Amino acid sequence: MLPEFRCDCPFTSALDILGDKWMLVIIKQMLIEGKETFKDFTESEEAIATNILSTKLKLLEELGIIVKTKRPNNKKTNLYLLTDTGLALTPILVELATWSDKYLRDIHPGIVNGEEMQLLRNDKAAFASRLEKKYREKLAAN
Amino acid sequence: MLPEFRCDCPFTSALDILGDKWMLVIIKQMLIEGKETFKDFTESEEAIATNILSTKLKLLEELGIIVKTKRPNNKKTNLYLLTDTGLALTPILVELATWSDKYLRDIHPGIVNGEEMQLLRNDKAAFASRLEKKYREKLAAN
DNA sequence: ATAATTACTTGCATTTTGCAAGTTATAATG
DNA sequence: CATTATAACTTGCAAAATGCAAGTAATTAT
Repeated sequence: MLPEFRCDCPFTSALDILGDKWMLVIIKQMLIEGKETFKDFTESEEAIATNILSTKLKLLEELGIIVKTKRPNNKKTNLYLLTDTGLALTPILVELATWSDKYLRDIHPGIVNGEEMQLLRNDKAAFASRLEKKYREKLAAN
Repeated sequence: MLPEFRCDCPFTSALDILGDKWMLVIIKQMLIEGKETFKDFTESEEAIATNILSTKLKLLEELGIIVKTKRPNNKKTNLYLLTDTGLALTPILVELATWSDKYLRDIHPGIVNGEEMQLLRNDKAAFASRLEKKYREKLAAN
């Protein structure tokens, strides 16, 4: 079921949809970690419970952020893929990671700090469009 | 009390802090609506409950996202102000509003659509730096 | 034919959020 | 200067979201 909107503020309205512990994490797993099946998500580092995953995937689909499909030769495995609306969340994720990188290391030193983070620091916009491009190529390959 | 981090992912870590219904709404109210006292927040359109407000303000302070102060001549009224760490959340808010503007109007037609939104569409980066500048000027005026 | 895999659902415990009322300290008012 | 109002909370309890563990149904692999 679609959530209610608290008011007409564009900032708050985005958070009425995305402002919880899981929605953007699921999007991240799809965009960055290439996860696409129910099982993929359950095996993630963040360890989402299956009942919550199920609820959130339904909501994301209802909102048009993802679509649920199957491969023609497999009746068992569902594929969850980002739509344009979902891919348009990339800049939000990039800004979240940028903020983490700059301000969260003090209280959480373990945050990953490899080559990908260098690319992010170096050019946020390029990082975002590279992610989107890669995802679209993957979609085209299906 | 500081929240726990689910893992070392920079995206997920940001959401461990900001991924709820209220944290970024409070930041938005400070940055965009100029709210700075406990009462200001309780009078907001989003109608946050006082117990939750109290909890979140404490957490934001503990995280160094805001500071709590007073004006020299008023012992009663507390002022909550954004730090640099808090101001650095501006790009996230801007991206959230941009996404709302483009993709949420279908299911929530009431989203405000005035002159400010035109400015946002026209130049996101300029919109963000204008917000930050305005806030810093206000801080300097105190 | 049997076992394993995938995608869930269900029941219950815990945590977070929300509402309404109460409390304390300071400030304004007559 | 006594009374009232205001600001900033806290407390108790209800409701909703999240989390855990176990179970189920429909494929697919062996």
